[in-house]
This record gives sequence, structure tokens and C-alpha cells, in this order.
Amino acid sequence: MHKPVPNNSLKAACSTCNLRKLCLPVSLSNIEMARLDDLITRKGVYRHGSILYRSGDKFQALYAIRTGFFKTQILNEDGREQVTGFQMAGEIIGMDGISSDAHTCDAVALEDSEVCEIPFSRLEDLGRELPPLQRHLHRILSREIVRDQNIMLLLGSMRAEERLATFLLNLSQRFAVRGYSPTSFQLRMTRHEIGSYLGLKLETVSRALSHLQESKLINVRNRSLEILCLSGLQACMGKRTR
Amino acid sequence: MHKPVPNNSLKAACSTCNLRKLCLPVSLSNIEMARLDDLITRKGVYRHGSILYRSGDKFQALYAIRTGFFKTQILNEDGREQVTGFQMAGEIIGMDGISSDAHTCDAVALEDSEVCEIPFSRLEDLGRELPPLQRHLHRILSREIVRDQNIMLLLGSMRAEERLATFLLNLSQRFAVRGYSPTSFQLRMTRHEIGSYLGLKLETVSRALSHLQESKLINVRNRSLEILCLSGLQACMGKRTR
DNA sequence: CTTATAGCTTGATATATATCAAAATTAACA
DNA sequence: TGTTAATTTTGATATATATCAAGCTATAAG
Repeated sequence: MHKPVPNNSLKAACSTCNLRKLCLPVSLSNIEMARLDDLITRKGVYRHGSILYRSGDKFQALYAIRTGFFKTQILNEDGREQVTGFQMAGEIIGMDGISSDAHTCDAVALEDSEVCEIPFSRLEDLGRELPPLQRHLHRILSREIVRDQNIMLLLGSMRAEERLATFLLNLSQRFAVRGYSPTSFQLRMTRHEIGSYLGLKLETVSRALSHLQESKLINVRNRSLEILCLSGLQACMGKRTR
Repeated sequence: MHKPVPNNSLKAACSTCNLRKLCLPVSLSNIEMARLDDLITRKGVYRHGSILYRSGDKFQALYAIRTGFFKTQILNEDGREQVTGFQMAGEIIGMDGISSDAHTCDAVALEDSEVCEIPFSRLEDLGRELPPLQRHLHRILSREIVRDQNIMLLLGSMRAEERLATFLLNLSQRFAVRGYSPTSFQLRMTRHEIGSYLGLKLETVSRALSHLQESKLINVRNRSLEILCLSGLQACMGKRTR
């Protein structure tokens, strides 16, 4: 299942990366950018199913996703699992590890993926010299906090179909930002993984998808998803029982 | 309900603060510590029910709680509310605001409370000069991420009684760290607020408390809580249906 | 190409929690 | 200190989601 992780690595180049606006929207001079390039290494391909880092691993770096798709999940003592997020190109993962110098979740590739490794203490060093870079790091950390708190809202107060609508609209919007169709995309994760993320059982996810399809809001066939009515989904997201 | 916030403010002194080990466990020289003191202002008392900051407020500072107790909550468009945390002395709040320069939640005092205001851009400035301070800020941000992800686990995979046991043990542990009894304390929040935090209705919270009491794990009378068996609660926390 | 496995859907039923309601208790306030 | 409002508890019932089960489909492996 988990293919070995190749060891080859090459110099990354944020300066010429087409994801820069997503990943690192910071204005730096050429010289400053070169220093950043210097610090970042492009890692080889992580095959589908392989693990970028595991809970308990020593924390040393953040990872910017160049291509592909990941999930992060925590497991507690009694084997309970919670998918804490799905990450795509231009997003940065690994920030959970800073607080205790060890990762607290697993990051697993859901398709063949490439990442850039950003050694954290060197990033901190550079941040001290380049205030815009420092500020950007702080924003990224805070954005993760805000994201997580919105998932708490979802888990704490939404019903199954609303959770799913919220999830699909979130994916849609993130694909759109990356220049892909906001209304037609492939789900990279299983119903079980969606369920874990949304606090639902896979059967409930399946039923909710079927129901959204009956309502003509989406078309879903296996992993292919088409959103037929964005505003309808939005309305569904905000629906309350009373 | 919401008392006006007093405007008087005085110089804070981390250097002599008895919460320093909790709030700022960083080794700095006297001179460095003085520079930090210089940046932090001690705000007047926030009365019970008053608001430290509101969602939408411009983000300018983090706040270290000196005394008292706060809740943070987000409200979405359709009036749904989610309590995202309860914070006590020595903890730092406001980090949600960094990402967009505006707060994304409300912070409300659940009892008369005092805070130290830490202007964020000045903290960043000082962080560039004092690496241990910078590192500490990063740890705090990351710790918040880890905390939130553990709540996601709770909300996504635990049943009512487990959620409550987890919550009570978390409070217990935080009181213990502060030198208070881990087994006997006052709840500062209503059943409704506990329910909002745990993704449950207040009636369910009340029933779960009653049931833990019947099981001789706790004694609860209104807001007074006594834990009779820490290990029993721990066992209850890890209980799964199957 | 065939077979095995993992993933998905749908139905029937069980169950945990929500909802509704009323009474009891506590806290706030005038 | 009396009065009102808020909070809490508990019961009866409703409902959303989980569970169990079976068949189906797609994907991976031999």
C-alpha cells in the first residue's frame, strides 16, 4: 500500500513557481527571493498512499504542496480517527508540529504528489531578516486556526446534508482559485474519508450525496462530481431545522 | 448586560508576573525582558459579560489573560453559534485575527477578568530581534492549531458522555497546572455554552452530567463540580460503542 | 483476461441525541 | 428583600444518523 518515498531532491525555485501567488503571496526582491529558493528543496514524488509525515515524527519542516492531494488525520489512543483536512496544490502543511517539535497528525498522499520542503528553523531565521516573509508565516498559521474553527462550527452545529454541501462548496472554491472548473471535479477521497472529515459514517455520506443528486443540485458518479446549482448548494448549506 | 470597558491602563510587567511560566516560558535577559514589558499594557477589568473583541473588529493585538475566564465563539450568517474555546489565566487569545487583520470570533468575559494587551506588529518587530520570543510565538500559534484539531476529533467521533468527560478532564488538568484543585472547581459557563462547545444541546449536557453523577464519577451541583474518580472519567473518555 | 478486493449504494432497523414541555432552582436586579 | 428572569433538571416523544446487511461496481492484482 505505502510505496517507498524516493530520496532524490532538487532545488526548488519559488521565484519561477506558478503557485507562488497561492503559496507565498509576498513581495520580495530578487535577492531576497533567491535566499528563499536557497532554503527550499523540492522532494521527489510521493506515490498515492504514501506518507509525508506521521504523528510522532520529529518536526523539522513545513511542506508546500506543488502537485497532488493530501489528507491529514489524527488517531487517538483507542483507534479513533479524524481526518482534519484535505490539502491541495499551493497549500502548506505540517504546522501542527511546531508546538511540540513533533508532528501530531499523519499526512497521506491521496494521489501521486510533489512537495517542497521548507526547513522550519531556517525559515524562522530568514523571517527575522525579511519582515514580509515573517508576516506571511504568521498569516498562514492563523489561517489554519480560522479554518479549523470553521470546521468546529460545521461539526458542532450542522446536519449531514449541510456539512456535505459546505464541503463541496469549499472544494469548488479552492479548485476555482487554482484555475480549475468550480463545478466539475474529481473527488480524491473515499466516502469513508469524507465521512471522517465531516463526522459522519460513510453510508450517511453516500445517502446525502444521493439526496443532493435527487434534488438536482449535483451529479455524482463514483468520484466524479458535478455541481449543477451553486446557489442551491449554498442555500442548502445554510439550512437549519428550525 | 455588557458593561462598558474601562479605559484605564497601566504598564504590565512580565518580568514580575507570576503567570510568566505559563504565558511566556522563554528565557530572556533582563534587558530583553524590559523591552517586552515596554510593549505590553495591562488593561482594566473586563466585567462579566463584556466583550474583549468582536468578530469583524480590526486586529491589532493579542491578549494574555491575567485573571478571569473567557469564551470565544463564532457566529455564522444564519445565526448558528459555536463556542470555540474557554480560556483562563495564562492563556493567549486573539490569534484568529492575524490572517485577515480582523477578528473572526467574539471573546466574551465569563467572569470579571483582566488582560494584558500585546500589540501584534510590535511583537513581530521584537520577535525579529529576540529569536526565543519569535519561536515562542510560533509555538503558541501551533498549539492552538493542535488544540482545535483535537476538538475536531471530539466533535467528529465521540458520543455525548465521552465529550463531556474529555471536557471536564481538560478543565481539571488546566486548573491543576495553575495550582488549583484538579478535582474540585467551579464551572464558569452555562450548560448552553458547554453544549455549544461540545456540539450538544443543553439538555443533553445536563443529562450526561447527571449520568456521570449516578455513575459516581463526579458530583455536580449547579456550577460546582467535583471529580470523584479521575481514572474513571479517563476510561469514560475512551469508551467506544463498538 | 479473470479474479479478488475495496469501495459504494440502498434498505431495514436500532439508537443516541434533539425537541418539546413543565417544574424547580438559582441568580440578577430593582 | 421581594420579584423577575435565567438557568437547570427531568420526562415524553420525535428524528437524524448509526448500524447491520446485502448486492453492486470499480479498481487492482495475478
